[in-house]
Amino acid sequence: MKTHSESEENYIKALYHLGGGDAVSNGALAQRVGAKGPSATQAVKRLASKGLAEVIPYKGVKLTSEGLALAKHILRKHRLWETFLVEKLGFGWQEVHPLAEQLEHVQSGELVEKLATYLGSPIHDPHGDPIPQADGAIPPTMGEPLQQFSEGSRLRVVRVEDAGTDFFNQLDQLNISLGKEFTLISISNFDSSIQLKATDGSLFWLSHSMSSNIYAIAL
Amino acid sequence: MKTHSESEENYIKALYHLGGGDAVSNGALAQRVGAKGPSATQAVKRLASKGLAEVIPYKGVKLTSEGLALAKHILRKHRLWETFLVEKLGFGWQEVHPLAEQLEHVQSGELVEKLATYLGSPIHDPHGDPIPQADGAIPPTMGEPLQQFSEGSRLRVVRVEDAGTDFFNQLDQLNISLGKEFTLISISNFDSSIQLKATDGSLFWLSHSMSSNIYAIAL
DNA sequence: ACAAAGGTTTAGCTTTGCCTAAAACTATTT
DNA sequence: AAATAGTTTTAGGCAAAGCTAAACCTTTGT
Repeated sequence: MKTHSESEENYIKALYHLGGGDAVSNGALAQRVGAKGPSATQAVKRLASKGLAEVIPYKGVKLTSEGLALAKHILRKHRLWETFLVEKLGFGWQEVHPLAEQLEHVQSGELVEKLATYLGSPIHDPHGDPIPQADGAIPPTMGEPLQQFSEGSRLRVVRVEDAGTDFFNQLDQLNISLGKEFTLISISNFDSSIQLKATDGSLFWLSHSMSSNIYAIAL
Repeated sequence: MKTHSESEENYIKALYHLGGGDAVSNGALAQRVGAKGPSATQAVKRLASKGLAEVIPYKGVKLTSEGLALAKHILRKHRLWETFLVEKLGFGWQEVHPLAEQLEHVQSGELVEKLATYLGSPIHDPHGDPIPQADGAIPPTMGEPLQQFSEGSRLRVVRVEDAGTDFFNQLDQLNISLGKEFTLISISNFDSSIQLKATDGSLFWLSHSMSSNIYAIAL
């Protein structure tokens, strides 16, 4: 198995995140990896020369099928490590992303699969995101944003977007976690904020920016 | 906590392995990290400029107390990860070294300590080597090479040197592992090879090169 | 004591990967 | 259709970390 630098892997991840298999603009890519435009231009050239991406100058970049497979494999590692950190080591879900970013670069197919087995071959990570499987299959993405539900719905939180530490801290303060159930009381016509009722009867409001990152299923 | 490149960490590890707190020659260092002389010269300058090592040109390099603390911390991570890989994921003891070399570079004090706790705060790794503790203390190194025992001794294998894959494979073939007990039957005057008897009564010979990498305690 | 041998350092080159500034292209607006 | 605004690429630097070749110490042998 060819080996790739961490930088390359980060660009691959970003490309996958932004476009899946579709084309991505240079600017968006640069922003996502936290670099400037020219660095991204250079990086995608390196990827293209390794057959991982296709570039059309001034138009955009997209992953090749090989690049796509690599992206999924990295994402698999990332989410398995996050699962390990939360389930086995007792980390909070807001803390694990930066650690998984380091762990995902460890190269060893055997390690990934042994880790998966050890964790019970999970298909969703601690944020509810699907974990790509060894064969590249991606389990279904669960839930709909809270906005999609009608007033009075009973629902269960099944997934949250990884929207940064502050977002997670706020979730924790509100005592919202995966599996929790709520009743959607109302949705404001003015600012789209949402009022929920917890099973203990407590009522609270979520801003649109909060609720749009929280996904649930109807009960 | 300051952060260090992987290359720097590798030089720190090598310095610790070769000299502990004492001076090491440039050549030995270069060989240990798998680089050429000039690369090592350059590297130790970088370390010196960060206060991790002291260099006396043409004489040698040694770790500062700060460098020594870092070395122990890296070794702690390395041996904890090895323990995890063997105890939890079911890897064989011959496979874990290269994986731990990657994992040991993950930066997170919290991760190390949570991992240690998860593993039951072990003080020896799967090869029987002492795991430096969080405060820098190093548990005692166990055992004596088999040669040190007299004929007829009952003994228990407590540590093996990390002498490469072939060595470990041979150990596995002979069914020798940590904790196993044997009786030392005889030591050849000719080539120092050693005859052991296992608890199942089977008898076998170990070459000097094998037995000098195997450490035991008397029962 | 001096010269050869051996190990160490300097000098200068390569690659990766990031940067800023300038040039080039695309797209939009009048 | 042309000018302008915005994005992307090229050009040229910089730092880390490796290399080879050449210069420089140290040590050792006669």
